[in-house]
Amino acid sequence: MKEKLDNETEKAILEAAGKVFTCKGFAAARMEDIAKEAGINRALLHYYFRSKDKMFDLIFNKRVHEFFSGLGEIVLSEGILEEKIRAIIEHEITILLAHPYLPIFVLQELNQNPERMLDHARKAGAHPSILLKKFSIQVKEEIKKGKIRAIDPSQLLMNIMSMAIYPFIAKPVIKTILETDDVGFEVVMKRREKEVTDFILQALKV
Amino acid sequence: MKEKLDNETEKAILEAAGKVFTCKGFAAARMEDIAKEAGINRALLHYYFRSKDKMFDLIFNKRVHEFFSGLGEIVLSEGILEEKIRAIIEHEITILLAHPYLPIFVLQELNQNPERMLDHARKAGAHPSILLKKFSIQVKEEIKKGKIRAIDPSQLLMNIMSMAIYPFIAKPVIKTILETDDVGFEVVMKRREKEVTDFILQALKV
DNA sequence: TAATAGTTTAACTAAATAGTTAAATCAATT
DNA sequence: AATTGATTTAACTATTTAGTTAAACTATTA
Repeated sequence: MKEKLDNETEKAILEAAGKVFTCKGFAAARMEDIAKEAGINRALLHYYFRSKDKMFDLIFNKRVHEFFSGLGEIVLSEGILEEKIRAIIEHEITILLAHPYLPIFVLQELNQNPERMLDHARKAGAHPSILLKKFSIQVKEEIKKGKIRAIDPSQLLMNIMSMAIYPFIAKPVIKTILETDDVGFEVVMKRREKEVTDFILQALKV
Repeated sequence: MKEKLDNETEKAILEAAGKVFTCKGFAAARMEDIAKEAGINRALLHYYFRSKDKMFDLIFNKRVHEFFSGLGEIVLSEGILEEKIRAIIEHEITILLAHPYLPIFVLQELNQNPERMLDHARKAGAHPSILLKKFSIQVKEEIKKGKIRAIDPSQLLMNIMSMAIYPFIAKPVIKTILETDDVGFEVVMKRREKEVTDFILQALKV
């Protein structure tokens, strides 16, 4: 046998599939595209992974995990709200600078097939609503203590996630409006980390 | 001739095409789906509109227009910044409550085919960057006058648009986290109009 | 050297899909 | 009643695509 352990082909295929599915979405992705991207042929694709659906499931689940990962840990960790907000923004923007197609891919496929969301919620140990509850408790505490102004925690969480994630979804629009290229976009997004954090903390002042 | 003027069939087709393309995207949309949705057959579809691509172009351009419409008028209008921010949020949330699939459809297709953005920018009378410039001038004026704190106008505009639009893209996620249904989602979004406006104005205080 | 697993090639099947066409049908108009 | 345009039916074509298969080839390893 050639390489039983370091089967680099499987890795190459998965990476290629990740790229193609994530950029094009399930319907527009072609097995031929994936094969070419992996530097192999279609036959070998099916030799490793039986079908397009099976491959897509692997990739999609991985992407969902990447997209939602980290957020839970941050929310459930010890620490004051301000630090958590900083951490969420930093975490999201860092992930999305490395994987700009992540949100549009995951959210597009979730919109096509919302049951998947519930599937994923069931599979995940903690139900997503647990996170909101934990977050809400902390927000309400800080409101009661007079540390921040009164605000609906759900709306605050939506604000945080929106400002971190949306610009990556609207990237072509933003590039056009700012008259810049991919590099310029990245620069703006890096600066954005601090800008958004400041914006939120300012909005929470009593 | 049966109905030369009130050709309701053409309308039905366009409406059906709008629905199917907007919900599924170009690649996943089937001509058969559109025909069924319009209550006719595939042959008649091609009798009215030659090809899938031609139909898609019609729908896509209409959707892009709907998605971006209004924003320009608001930004270019007379009036103080605060009122414009209120107007933008109200306008976006109102449009998206009526057309929840608008942003994910337009942005997904623009990400697939970013040149379209430039095409559209060229076709539109005012280049989108004009809007940002006008907006920037007004923001800088209000900063100088001490009405709002110092902030990068691009980042502020991104914040406004993000908070208004993103929740509609992340609808399945939000429904799961909030443990609610479509009706509950709409209620939250209606409340959101005021919440987001307050949030932004608070964040802009000196 | 022989066996073996990975890989390619190339031809294939089966299904889905866009698009076309001709004939028939239907409903209103003249 | 004859005409006309809208619509359906149903059979097509051509293309794309997922998936299969058998045979040949390759490099490793036992």
